[in-house]
Amino acid sequence: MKEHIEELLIQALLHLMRDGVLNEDCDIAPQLERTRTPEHGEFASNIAMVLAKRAGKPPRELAQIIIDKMPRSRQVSHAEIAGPGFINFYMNHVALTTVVKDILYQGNMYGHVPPNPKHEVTVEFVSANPTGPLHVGHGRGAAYGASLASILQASGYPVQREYYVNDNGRQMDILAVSVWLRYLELCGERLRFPENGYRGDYIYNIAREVRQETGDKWRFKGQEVTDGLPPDESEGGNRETHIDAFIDRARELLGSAGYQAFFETSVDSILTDIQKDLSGFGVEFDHWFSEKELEDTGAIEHAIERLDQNGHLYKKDGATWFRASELGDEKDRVIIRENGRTTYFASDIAYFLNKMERGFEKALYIFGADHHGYIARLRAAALGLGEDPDRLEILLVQFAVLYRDGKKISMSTRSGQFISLRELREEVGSDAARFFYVMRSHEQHLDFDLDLAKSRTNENPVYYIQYAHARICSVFRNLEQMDETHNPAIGEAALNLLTTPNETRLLRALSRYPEIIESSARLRAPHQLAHYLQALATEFHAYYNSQQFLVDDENIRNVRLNLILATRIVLADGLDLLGISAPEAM
RNA sequence: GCGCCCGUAGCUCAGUCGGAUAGAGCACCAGAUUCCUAAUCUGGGGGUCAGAGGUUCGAAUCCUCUCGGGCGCGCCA
Repeated sequence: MKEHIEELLIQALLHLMRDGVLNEDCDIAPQLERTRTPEHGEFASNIAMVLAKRAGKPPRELAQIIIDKMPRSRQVSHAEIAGPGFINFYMNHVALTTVVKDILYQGNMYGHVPPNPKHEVTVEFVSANPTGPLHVGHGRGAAYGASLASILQASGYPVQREYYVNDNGRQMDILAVSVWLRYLELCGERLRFPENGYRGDYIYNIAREVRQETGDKWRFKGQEVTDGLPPDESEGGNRETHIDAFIDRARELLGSAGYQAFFETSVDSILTDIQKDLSGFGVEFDHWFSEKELEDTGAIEHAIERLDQNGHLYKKDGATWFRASELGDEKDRVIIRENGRTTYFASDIAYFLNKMERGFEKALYIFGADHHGYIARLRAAALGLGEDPDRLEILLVQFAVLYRDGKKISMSTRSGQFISLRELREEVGSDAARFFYVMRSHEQHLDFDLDLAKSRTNENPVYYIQYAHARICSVFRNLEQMDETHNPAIGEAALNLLTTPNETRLLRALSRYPEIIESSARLRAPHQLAHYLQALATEFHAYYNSQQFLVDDENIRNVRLNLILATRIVLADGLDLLGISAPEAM
């Protein structure tokens, strides 16, 4: 409907250009928006005010000329000039009711745009290090990323959902050693646990797993393990050098086979766990991209070579540096360390290049707000590689803070004292969690009220929306019990009977759905969809209370059923895009 | 110190490309069910859009400064 009016405006503007009222080079796209109040019609355009100066005419006068030159449309009843020069468009009743026909015909494809392979994008999100279970901080990134991916897909952008697995770094070594130490403990050895190691019960679980498979095969005497290690922090040493020495000792004693066993079991176990967690949260990935693989396939070398060829590398203090400061970053970055190992950033660069080489139109990254330093860094990398930096898009998700009984729940990750995503799901349910995570703009800090999310009352917006859906289903169940059936054809023929104010409002809300999907995708803003669904549910509940659907008059009954069925389709589709279920009964 | 983000009703937040009288939920007050689920609906009060200047037909939105809050500035991952 909106597109139709935009087209009318363009036609009028082209006409004015031919007549010489406007310059040929006038490339202004018509600005059309929904009005805030029906008194101003359905849509309003400020085009006359924008172009008034160039046309050398007062806005209102120009507006009149535009209206005169506009092709006639069966959908528009009339256009009016208002205020300083707005053009307000009033729609015909037919145009408004057509939406019901469209929805019933298109089903859950209503408002969607067919996928265009040229616009394929990759969305990378969560990508938490596999060193422990996901916590509630990851939940927001997961919910946001998954919803955004679905919305982009609905908007015509095919999406690859990717999880970047950091399975190659020192943190993974620390994890493996932590498991080994717990394993030794289970074998009966008494050892001091390094301060930098991973605590948390899941480490014991993995250790138990290893022990079940291999028994005491990797047991060593406590003395043998710790003798000669540099002191830990609390013993007057340094926790980093202590844990590094620990890692070396583990490699030495276990040999590559043994070390590998701990390393791989740990990563596999945690990744499986993460995967299960996300799956239970309705979040699925198309691609689990391994950092290790990046190294094994020579992708890192390849990327470094490319930077070198483009003249962005230099050596200093035995390390290889990337001249990022010349490409907009605040400082130069090390790519290859003095010890010959590549940095984490080198992997990032290689991964980005890999995404470009796979032919994605864009690579979207969803990071926590603490990663904002990455924007300049990765952008510099894109430039250095000779890639178009606009194909790189980083979206920052602000932190979520949990509240219970009106009090903030503090968290600290290292100590193992955090609320896991699983606990959250068990406490409030997947649906409520998904909705609460995306109901606010991603660039806004989020206060997550656990009590509200749990409440099964009118305070909880999730149930409000789901209830609207369930109510519609219930109406159709009642229809069956009355031994009646819904005849959509009769309803379609009677669309002119949808005339009450509540019906008009509901129709209007339904007709906005395609615009909402488009705008949520373009602005990377799933929260707009969440708000829309609340508004749609509001219109439905108001309608429900104002009119009886199951009436004797066959025409009225069927047309109303058409309308609420259309509402049901949109509610279900919108909830689906947000990863929330649409229950048939509550 | 430098950089990024944020500040809108009592609370939590929307507000799209700068548009018309700044909106919603919760909370508060007053009402609605012989009928499709009351997890619902109807009505009401509540604002110096942090503050000050600027840009213009027009600013919550753009620019500058001040104040307040969050985060980041490793040869860590």
